[in-house]
Formats: sequence, C-alpha cells, structure tokens
Amino acid sequence: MAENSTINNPNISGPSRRRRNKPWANKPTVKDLAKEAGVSTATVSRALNQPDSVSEDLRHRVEAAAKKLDYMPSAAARILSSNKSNTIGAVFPTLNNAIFSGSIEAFENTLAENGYTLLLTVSSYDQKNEEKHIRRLLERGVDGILLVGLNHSKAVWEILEKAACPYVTIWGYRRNTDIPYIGIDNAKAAEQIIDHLVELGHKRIALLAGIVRGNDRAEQRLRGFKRGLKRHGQDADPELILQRPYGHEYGREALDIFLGHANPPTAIVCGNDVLAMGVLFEATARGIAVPGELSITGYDNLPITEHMMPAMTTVSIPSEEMGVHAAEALVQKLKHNEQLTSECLPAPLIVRGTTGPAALNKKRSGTKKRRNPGS
Amino acid sequence: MAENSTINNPNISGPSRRRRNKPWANKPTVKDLAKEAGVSTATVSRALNQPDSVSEDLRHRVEAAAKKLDYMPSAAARILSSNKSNTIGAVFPTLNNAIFSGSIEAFENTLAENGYTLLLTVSSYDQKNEEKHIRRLLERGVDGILLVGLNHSKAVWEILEKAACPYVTIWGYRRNTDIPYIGIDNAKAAEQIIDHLVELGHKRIALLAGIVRGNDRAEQRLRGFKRGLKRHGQDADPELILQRPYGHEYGREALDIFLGHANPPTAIVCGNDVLAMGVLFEATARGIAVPGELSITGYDNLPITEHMMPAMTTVSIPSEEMGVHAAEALVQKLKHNEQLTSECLPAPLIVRGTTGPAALNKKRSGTKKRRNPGS
DNA sequence: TCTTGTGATGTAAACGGTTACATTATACGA
DNA sequence: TCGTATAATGTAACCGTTTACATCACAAGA
Repeated sequence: MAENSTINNPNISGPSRRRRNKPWANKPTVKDLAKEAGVSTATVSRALNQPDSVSEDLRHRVEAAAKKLDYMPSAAARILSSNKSNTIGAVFPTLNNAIFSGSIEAFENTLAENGYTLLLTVSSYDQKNEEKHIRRLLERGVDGILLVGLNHSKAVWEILEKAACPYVTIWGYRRNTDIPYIGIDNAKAAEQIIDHLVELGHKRIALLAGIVRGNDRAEQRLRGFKRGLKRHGQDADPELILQRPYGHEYGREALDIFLGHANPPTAIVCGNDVLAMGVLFEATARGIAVPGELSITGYDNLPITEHMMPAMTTVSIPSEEMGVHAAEALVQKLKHNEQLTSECLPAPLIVRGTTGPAALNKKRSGTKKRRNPGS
Repeated sequence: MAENSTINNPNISGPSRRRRNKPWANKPTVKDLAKEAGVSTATVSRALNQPDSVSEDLRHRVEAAAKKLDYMPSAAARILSSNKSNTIGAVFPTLNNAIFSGSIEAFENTLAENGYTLLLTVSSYDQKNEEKHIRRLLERGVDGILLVGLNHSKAVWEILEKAACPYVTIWGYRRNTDIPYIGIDNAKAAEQIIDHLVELGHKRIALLAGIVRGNDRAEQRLRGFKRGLKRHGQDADPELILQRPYGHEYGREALDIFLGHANPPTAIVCGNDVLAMGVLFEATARGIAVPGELSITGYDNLPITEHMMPAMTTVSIPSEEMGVHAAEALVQKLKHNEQLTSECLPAPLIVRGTTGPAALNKKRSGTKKRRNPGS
C-alpha cells in the first residue's frame, strides 16, 4: 500500500478518470440519437447521410429521434472525420463593384443545388490579403476554390499546389495555360470597341483604363485597345492613356485631363462602366454633347447603363453564366473527378447612345466651368 | 486453440489492427511537429497559441519545425476540440445593392483586426433561405452572427436562442426591443425628407417605396413618410404610394404611373437611390426638368449620387460605421463577455440638386414620347 | 536540509462524427 | 439440407487538435 501512495501506478488508475466538464452545453450528438433510436452510431450516421442504405423502419426511427432531440450536426467533426467539407471557398477582389455580385449569387445558387456551401471572402485587390484568405479557406478544409482572374502571386499557386485543392478561375482568359478558367476575352472585346469607334470615324481615341497592376482583366483590356488601334493603322498616343482606380470621380478627373490636351480625343474608351459614367457626368456638367461632341464606351454592362441618358455603349459580360459554369465545373470535378476544362464565353459589345459619328475636329472652346463640382 | 479459430477473442487481436489507409495525404500534424521539435503535442499547441507560456528556446524550435514542415493547422480539429472557431457568420439580403458592401468590408476588416474570420452568406431576401444559412453557420460553429434588420422569422430567433449564439443586427432600429442593433432611424430620416420638401412648398408628394414585406427598413421609411406628411397636415394619398423592388426600371415605371394621375405629384420620395435614379432617368427622357418641374429624393447616398447630373438629394447612411461598430460589439461580447448594447447612428439628409421649390401646379402636358425606352 | 510553491513540460482523454471491418440475418441455388 | 452470396447493422479506430491534470525541476523560505 505504501508504494501506491507515492508511486502512481497507471495500470491501477482505472477508467474513472473523467475529463472535460461541461455541465452547460447539452447539444445532442449522434450518440444521443443512437440511444434514442436504439441503434448504433454507425447506423445513425448512415441513416442521415445515405438513407437508402438502411431499412425504412430504422430510417424513420432515426429521423424521428433527430427531430425530437432537435439534432444539429457538427460540421467540424464531420470534416475532421471524413476529410470532406462540402464547402467551396471563393476570393473576390471586391464587393463594391456590382458586376461581381451576379457571379457570386449565381455561383452560390448553383453550389447550393449540388449540396455545397460557399465560403466567401474579399481580398480588396491585395495579393497578400488573398494569400491569407486562401490559406484560411484551406485550413477550414474547403473542397475547392474559386478565384477571380489568372493573375495571382506565386505563393498562391504554391499553396494551392501543395494542398492539392481543385480550383477554377473566372473573368480571366489566357491562351496557353494549364490554369482552368471560365472567362471572357477581354482583349478581343476591347478590339471590338475600337472597330466600332473607327467605323464611326474616330481618329483620336483615348483610353481610361483601370489600374493594370495585379489585375489581368484591366491589363488585357489595355492590350486589346492598343492592338485594335494598331490594326487600324493608328498608334496609341501615350498622352491619351490613363490608369485610374474604378471610381466615378476618376472618370470626371480623366475627362478634365484629356480635354486639357492640345488635341483632345473625340472618343474615350473606359475600363469599366463606373469610369465611363464619371466621364459622362463630367461631360454633361460641362455641356459637352454626348455622343455629338464626344463618344464614350464602358465595360461590364451594369444594369444602370441601359437606363441612363444617354444609355451607355458597353461590353456585356456573362457574369451569372460564369458563376454557374464555374460552380458546375467544380462540382463535376469533385463528384466525378472530371477534368477541369477551360472556357471562353462571348462578351458582345452593346451599342447604345453614348457612341456616334466622330465630331468635326474643330478646336474645342476650352474648359467651361463645371456646373456640379461634387459635394 | 480450437476456440480461437471460431470465436474471435478481442483481447488477443492485439494492437496490429490498423485503420484508415491514406498513403496519399501527408500533411504534417501537431504530432509531426512535436517529433521534429522533440517535444510533446501539448507543448506544440501551447507554443503556437500562447507563445508566452513556453520557454523562448522551445518556442523557436517549434516555430522552426512549423516552417520546415510547412505546417497548416486543421480548423476542424481546432473547433471540435476547443469549441471555439474564431469565426463570425453574417447573412446579408443581397450583394447587388452596393450599399451593403461598405458594411461588409468594414465588418470584415474590423473582425480581422481582432483575429476573427468572416463567413459571409446571402439570403436573397428570402426568410427560408436565411434560416437555412443561419443553421449552416451554427453547424460550422461560428462564435457569433450578424444579421441585417430586425425583421426575421420566428424560426430564426428560436434557432439563435437554442444555440445560445451571440448576435447583433445592423441597419435596423426599434424603440423597445431586447434585440441588439446597430442601426439608423429610417422613419426619422423619411420625416426629414418630408420636412425638406414641405419647406420647399411641395403639396403633392409621392412615395416610391421598396417592397415592405419582410424588410423592416423599407417599412419604416414608409411609416416615416406617412407620419411626416401627417405632421404637416397633409394626408398620404394612396394613389401616390407605390411599392416596387429595387431596380432602375421600376423607378422609370413608377414615374410613368404617377404622371398618369389627374393630379400628379411635384415631388417623389424614393425608397432608395436606385429607384430614385430610375425616376430621374425617366424624367430626363421625357424632358421633365429636375428639380424645376419635379423634385426627387433618394436614400442610401450611393457614391454615384453625388456625381450624377443633377446630383441626388438623398439620405446618407453610415454603412461602414455600422459594420465597424457591429464587429466591435461582437468582439467585446466574445472576448470579455460584455453586454451587447444597441445604438442608433445619425443618418443625415444630404440636400443636392434634385430637390427644389415646388413647381406651379399647372396641368402637365401629358406624357411625351420616351426618348430612350431601354434596350 | 527539508518542505513547499512555481513554472515548464508531458500524458492522454475528449471533442463528435465517419467508416473499415466484423458480425449477423436472410435469401437463394444446388 | 447445406453452403454461399447479399444486405443490414454493430464495433471501435481514427481524424487533428486542445487542455485538465500529472509530473518534474528548481528556487525560495523555514
């Protein structure tokens, strides 16, 4: 006996060593369901997840027990045990741009139809941020990932590679790449805009691009712009190319800058609709007729662009379609391990009221005073 | 021996009974780190989560091991074991309305600063959907939840109650309620609009509200509209009240309807900026001067409203501020178990260019042909 | 010198499910 | 009648962490 008091013999300590005292929480577990229904935990799990694999009577008993106890499964336990989360993660650059919301909601709906849940995060156009978010998504055990565009930091690719996590990208397009994408040919759309404007007789065409760095969509639009001009024998005048963040105020500012040039443009191609609206508002404020004196084009076909006065000529982007296709591709990959194939969707130019024949190249009368300088 | 061949004695089966063959996956675990660093798993866990509680040398060893093996923790295991996820769930009605994105990003950033992750979902203004999302969030073990508005299905309150999960609401406001909110007084803002219009001499004021059902913000704006009119001795003419979904096209349609009346309004109060823009566009299309012949007010102060021509008179909503405060409140509750207190933030009226003195009440010349009937 | 307190570290149970494998019951063909 | 394939159910290991408690080394006080 004396030995026992000094040396604690583990073989004797017995099964009475209880841990984890939680008198508060009392959520029913599979074990409770099993007891209630008079079956084993394995059967409960099967009855809930593969109802066809158990007898009808038993399934009813388990379902009744689940309802009675108000059972709520623990996703954490399920993920840990099965190594599947039925969850897809997504990283979008922003939510401020209405154009993404269509993709997101379509993506989410399609996932939901297939029994998957969306984990949505926002990178704020910051690659460090994106990397962090992707890491967190993987820690949470997402089964797949959705990214926007093909331009991501090396670290991102490495993480995805190492985690062996399936992913697709939307909005981007690149000819020779192994990265799966569901995208649009941004450059080609920009060329179409140029074709349209040249056809209308424009010879001084400016570009108000988004910030190109880290944004392959913006970059490709810029490239398409240049290529389109070249194809028509026009050279892109560096003075007529500007990069600005997507914001109405920058559209207004850009028009001011362009009009300050000795030989101002007769048409302004904008990197997206927000910039284009800014240009249009500023033109209206200055009494510049659109499209009489100035043509403007946008990009994205936001709902508002069809209603404004004049309605905006812009590029229609299959936002929802990309979301749906991306979700379907991921689901196919996960459920049937099908190859992820890339796809380039059409992005047609919608000609509306902001583009018209080039104005005669008379010298503009200068900068009228703004009527509405903003608040 | 004969017995052994027929009856499987579990005491004899021995430790050699292996399970789970996964030759593929090879992600390092805490156990691997422990082996690499020559310490126990408990120490590894402490070194990673409470660095101050272990010796410096040991912490370095563990960190080195983590880096060397490229360790990535399993959120599922952590949640299961610790019953904490460091995650907050949020259900927003939509992402299409740009006004929410400010709240979301501010909320997310504030959470991130405090070590929490956001799980974002979208209900599409559907209560069943919302219920489903909340259930999923709880299954995932979120530590807290953010909801929009105070109007939610009974089932939602029951679930939250049963799960004992802390939550806050934003955008909503109600005088006597135990539900914690960080909101704005939508009704009061509507009354301010009425004050402004009445002061300008308007006597026929119409309301183009959002869909009130299931949206307490829209409902309160409607209530404030009526109360404001009553306070000025005017009765709300049922003919001058319309409910429409938030979309530019409905704004245009509404103006058409209002102008069809024998005694059309001289001012139209809109439930949000999108509707207001629709009205403005349609007015422009018909050649109706704003604010000369018609005054229009919006609600939300979207970035675009300050730039349009004329700039929109609207209500400024502290979107980001609500997100920040809500996040801080939840964090305080979770970290220090502080009481969740409600808060009503100011939502000032921003008077701009779409409101002016009431037009003389001459009979309008009817409905000019639209110049821009949409695409 | 002998407690005794303190801080660092180790041991192993527990979290709540899933699922490989064992077992049992049932149907079927020879 | 018996062996065997098949379907339904049970047993318990396992997923990767956290953490209550045990242990140990060491310093300080008696």
